[in-house]
Amino acid sequence: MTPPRQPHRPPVRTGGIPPSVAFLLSQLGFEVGKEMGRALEDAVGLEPRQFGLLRLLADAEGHSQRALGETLRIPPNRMVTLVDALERKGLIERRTHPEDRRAYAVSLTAAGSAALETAFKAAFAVEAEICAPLSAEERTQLLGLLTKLAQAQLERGGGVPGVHPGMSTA
Amino acid sequence: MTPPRQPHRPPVRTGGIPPSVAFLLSQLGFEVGKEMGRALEDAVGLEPRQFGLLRLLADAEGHSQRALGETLRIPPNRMVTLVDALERKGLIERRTHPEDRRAYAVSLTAAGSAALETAFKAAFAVEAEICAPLSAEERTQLLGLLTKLAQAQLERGGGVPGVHPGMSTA
DNA sequence: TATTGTTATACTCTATAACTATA
DNA sequence: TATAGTTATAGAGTATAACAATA
Repeated sequence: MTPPRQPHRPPVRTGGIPPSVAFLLSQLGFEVGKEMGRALEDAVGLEPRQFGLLRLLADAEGHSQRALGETLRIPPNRMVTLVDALERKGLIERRTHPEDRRAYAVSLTAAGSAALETAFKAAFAVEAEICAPLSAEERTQLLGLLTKLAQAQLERGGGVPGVHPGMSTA
Repeated sequence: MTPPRQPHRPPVRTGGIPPSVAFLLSQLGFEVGKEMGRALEDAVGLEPRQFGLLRLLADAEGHSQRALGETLRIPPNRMVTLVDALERKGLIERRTHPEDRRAYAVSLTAAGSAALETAFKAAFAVEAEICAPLSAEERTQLLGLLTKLAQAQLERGGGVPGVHPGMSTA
């Protein structure tokens, strides 16, 4: 008889891929994004998109849902549930729009500003953890190189400055 | 009467975010991943995950679906539809497993190898486009820094070498 | 009894298209 | 007639649990 069977072992990647900036960027970006999402969830119970809207509101108060959604590349129907959730948490509020009674003027509450501050701290902690393997010089170098790539991406018409592309469909 | 109304204008991001490696990585990684996906789709009609499985098969032939899925972090039920799709395209085949009649030995076909080669060319083209804004030295620098971060990520137990984390849930 | 592949089901997320009230 | 917000419906993608064949 044959000896007791063990489950099929997974094949080991020999790693026969030539070093690629594109692959590493995509791979690392995905991991970092997940880690950031976990940190925000743990620290303030915010989803990445909720964090994104709060960040935008800190810069631009009193705009309509449509205007906000246009910047974030989020369609109107999804803006409803997004604003609903944050309003239910008491972090933002729908006030009457001064010039248009169809629209809401969306703005941060005091609790929302506080939550945003806490969220930023959590984000900085992730930033520090991510960059831990790098020296200060290396981090500055990397920051410069990534900024250059992001700049080129923008000039090709890819995305909105400071807005994560995953806001639109993630 | 009031003058004709124009739609609410979207707020402009002032960009008040401190420069962050984590944010830039996540943002750029997302964009690059999308671009890579489009390129593969256009060149060979492959989804990113299909490309990932073909790449793995090029390194490790004749393994069971479960073993492959374990490496790629793809659960068995999704492996079925993934293998189905590629088999329907004629790029891989399910052969009888030499030691286990429950399992299939999954392997590349000649057409699969050809498709993989074409896909790699498309990927290299994206790599070149992404890195266009950088000098040769800068690209080497960036490659080194990203590799360092990826290495640290691996040592923290995050992921499988050479396997994109988006394979598991994307 | 455990494992390979498969299928069925429910659940989440998203996109499309309507609908209301205002302009 | 067009816009802001909302709702309803259907579709894609995923996870969970069961299933038949084989070990």
